[in-house]
Amino acid sequence: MTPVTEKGTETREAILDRAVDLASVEGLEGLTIGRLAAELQMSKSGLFAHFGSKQDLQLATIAAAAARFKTTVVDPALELPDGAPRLRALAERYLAQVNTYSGGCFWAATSAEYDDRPGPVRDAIIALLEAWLGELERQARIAGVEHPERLAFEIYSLVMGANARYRLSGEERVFEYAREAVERLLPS
Amino acid sequence: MTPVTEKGTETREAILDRAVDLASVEGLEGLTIGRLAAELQMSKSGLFAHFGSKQDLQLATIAAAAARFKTTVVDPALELPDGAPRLRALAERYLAQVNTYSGGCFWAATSAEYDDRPGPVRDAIIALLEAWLGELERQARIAGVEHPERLAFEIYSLVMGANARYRLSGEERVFEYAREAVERLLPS
DNA sequence: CATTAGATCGAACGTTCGTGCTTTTATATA
DNA sequence: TATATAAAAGCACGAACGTTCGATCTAATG
Repeated sequence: MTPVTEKGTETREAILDRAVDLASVEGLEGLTIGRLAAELQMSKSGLFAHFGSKQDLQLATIAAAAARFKTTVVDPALELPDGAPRLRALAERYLAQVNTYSGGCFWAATSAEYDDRPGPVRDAIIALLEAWLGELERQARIAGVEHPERLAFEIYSLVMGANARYRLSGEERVFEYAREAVERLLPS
Repeated sequence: MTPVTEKGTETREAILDRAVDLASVEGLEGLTIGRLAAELQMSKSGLFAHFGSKQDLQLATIAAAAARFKTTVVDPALELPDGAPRLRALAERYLAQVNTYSGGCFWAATSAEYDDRPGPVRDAIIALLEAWLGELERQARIAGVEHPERLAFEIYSLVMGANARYRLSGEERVFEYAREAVERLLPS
């Protein structure tokens, strides 16, 4: 009888789930194979065998984070109609997702880390970010917003700002500030 | 004849000037003593002797970046009267300073890097950030802004957002977006 | 039961890092 | 110019990193 999920992929998924959280704290470079293996109580080499290189592990971690983002932010908003309603849902969930990683927003941490390191890792982060901002912009346009690209930028800034301020000061108020500011920007 | 500046402090300042730029690219952890020494064409041990430890080098680098910030952002704005005029000048220069480091805003890079690493380095970054936001807030209050703390947060977010987006996409437009958004928030 | 492929492990490698110790060089003063 | 002091260099270390490799374990197949 063939098992539904093979042992290998199961382990791989467990590794990546932990890797996303660890990278949100330590960054994708600080995400060391030894530490990751220790936390999962397996050997460095056993873990390493699932990925050909550290860079492959980093790319797989980014893909896993993107999947998590899709599940928690994008998919639920697809229930709502295009335009203003979906845009509002996307923005709200976007702000909320920064607290679904143990070290604050995965994307804030990794994009700051790789904004000056050319290579496949940076390319992957950029591609996902552009796709996300493109979706925000598209919904804004459908909603009849005057400057959709600028609105997408402002939402992005407020979410990143709230994440950064909260991480540094612990003040939960900043999420309220960000929420209010976004609300002011959205079409009624 | 006593020289105006001793050789030692002169070298130290040259090191720190380069360290600020390097840290804006590689982060304060990626700022390695070997690389810094190589760029300045001196030996690791010779450079190291100026600081007792890597952490001391990091703290000195932060202090040097703070001095640069004061010179380029704060000091010029002190020419203007308290309140709205000075607030506007501070905001404009705050946005502009992100391009005075070779790797984008030093503070964006380092605060993202240390937001989850307790210790003196993180403490120093936080203290300087709080002082800066406090100054923005104070000027906003004098200018009669209704929610000074929220305004300071929004300016901070827009500047950090523009820095991040520009670093990742190369689109200079984002600075225009940020400038417009800030302008909308300031008292006329 | 014997075979085999995939998953995991333990040990070791070459490299890079921060750091300490000793020596040499440069600089300022008498 | 000679001397004392500060600055820089040379060299080596221990630790941690990514990576490799051969061995061991597990589980399904004939």
